[in-house]
Amino acid sequence: MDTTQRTDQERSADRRRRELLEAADRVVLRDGPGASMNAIAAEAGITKPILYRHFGDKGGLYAALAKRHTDALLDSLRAALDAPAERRERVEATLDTYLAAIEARPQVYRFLMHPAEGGQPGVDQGFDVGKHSAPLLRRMGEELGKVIEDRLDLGPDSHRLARVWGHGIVGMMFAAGDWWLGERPCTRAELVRSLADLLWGRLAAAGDKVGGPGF
Amino acid sequence: MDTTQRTDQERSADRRRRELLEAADRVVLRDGPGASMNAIAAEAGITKPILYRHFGDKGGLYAALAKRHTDALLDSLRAALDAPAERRERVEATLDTYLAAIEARPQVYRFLMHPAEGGQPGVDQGFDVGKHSAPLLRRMGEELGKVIEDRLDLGPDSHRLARVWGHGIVGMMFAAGDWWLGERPCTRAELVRSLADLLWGRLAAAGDKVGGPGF
DNA sequence: AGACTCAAGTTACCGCAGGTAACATCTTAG
DNA sequence: CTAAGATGTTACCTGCGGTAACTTGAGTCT
Repeated sequence: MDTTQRTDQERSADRRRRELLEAADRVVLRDGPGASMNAIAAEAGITKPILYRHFGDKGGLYAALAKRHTDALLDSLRAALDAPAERRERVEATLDTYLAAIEARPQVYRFLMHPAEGGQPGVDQGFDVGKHSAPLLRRMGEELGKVIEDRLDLGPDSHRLARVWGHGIVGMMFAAGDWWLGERPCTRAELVRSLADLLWGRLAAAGDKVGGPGF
Repeated sequence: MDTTQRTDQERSADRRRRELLEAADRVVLRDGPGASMNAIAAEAGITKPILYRHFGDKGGLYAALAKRHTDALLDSLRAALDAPAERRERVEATLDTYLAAIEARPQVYRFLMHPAEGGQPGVDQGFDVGKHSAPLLRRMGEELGKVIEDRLDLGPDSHRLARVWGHGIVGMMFAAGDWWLGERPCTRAELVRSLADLLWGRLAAAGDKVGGPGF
């Protein structure tokens, strides 16, 4: 039948696509995000035009690659967010999950968030970057905002508050995590605790230092 | 004398450098961060090699350009942070200063934070990105961390706490600002208030919504 | 069987970017 | 007057993303 035939072709194409993505993944993780289309094609054992037939352009390949990792990370975060526990525990679990993920696979993290760092000197970095590094942050922010709005009673402005907080908290997690990953100034648990303390209002509650007007 | 001669030459070189930077600024603000070295050279009325003699490579030009804007923004923020007022007022003033800055000059903002978005389709984006978008965030985080440590009494772990909070708060401001700038879901004042509320512990204080276990 | 279709795959090329070498020119010191 | 050294130029290299045009090979119709 026509349908079975088409299905066969589609399956074959899908498998191929997955193989290509895995090859691309290997190259990107090895060479950094500046990996060239030629390098990826070579790793996959084929040549450039095929990549272009499958993914359109470099951005398409990047997007497909990023989507896989982003989805995986979001799944982990959702799990932590949905665990049955007290609010503070959940927040800490979510923070820890995120930090554990970026700690475990910094190459993937750098690819998603800082897509133009690796690569040889003198060679133009590539990958259309930026346009795709935001999406992960945005998606995380949106997800968290929804969860907050669903579960918390925030009064009349709850919609706005929840969304702002979602993006804000995600940004906090991101920037602190990025800094921590680079400098490793403390343990993961300490970082989690410090951030949760911040969210729990310790900034407002802290006393002024003697002699100054206080922050 | 040798010294006066050198000084004269150095002054001339510095002036030239400033002129080139201003030309580069114009181009980047007009064409987006994908501006090519050729375009910048043309705008400055000269040719490429001169740019390379002055800035080494594209990254050098980018860095010089970014430093100017970054320093300017940091000065504004320091002013808001140092104003004589209560803590909450200062926090709100700082948030508002940042948001006002990115609102007033989104082109500059996008150049600093998402340096590879503009540019024609089909053309490889440029500017070595990423490596330089972090610095602004990092610098802001460090500055804020110092201020917090200087002024707040945070007990034994004050050093770590202050630094974590510095980076975390900056990240919150950044992500929320980025999202807000893109979607404009509310007024600036509302955003400032919502973020300050978050920092003031309203997340911990909020009640659970009826029917659920609460975030 | 033999012509037909359609996807996978190739080579060879284009345009354009970043970056450099080699040559010209003008100013200034000795 | 000459030598140095910065300023500027043209012309070129490399490597990238992306595409056109051709070849191959598996399966389909008659």
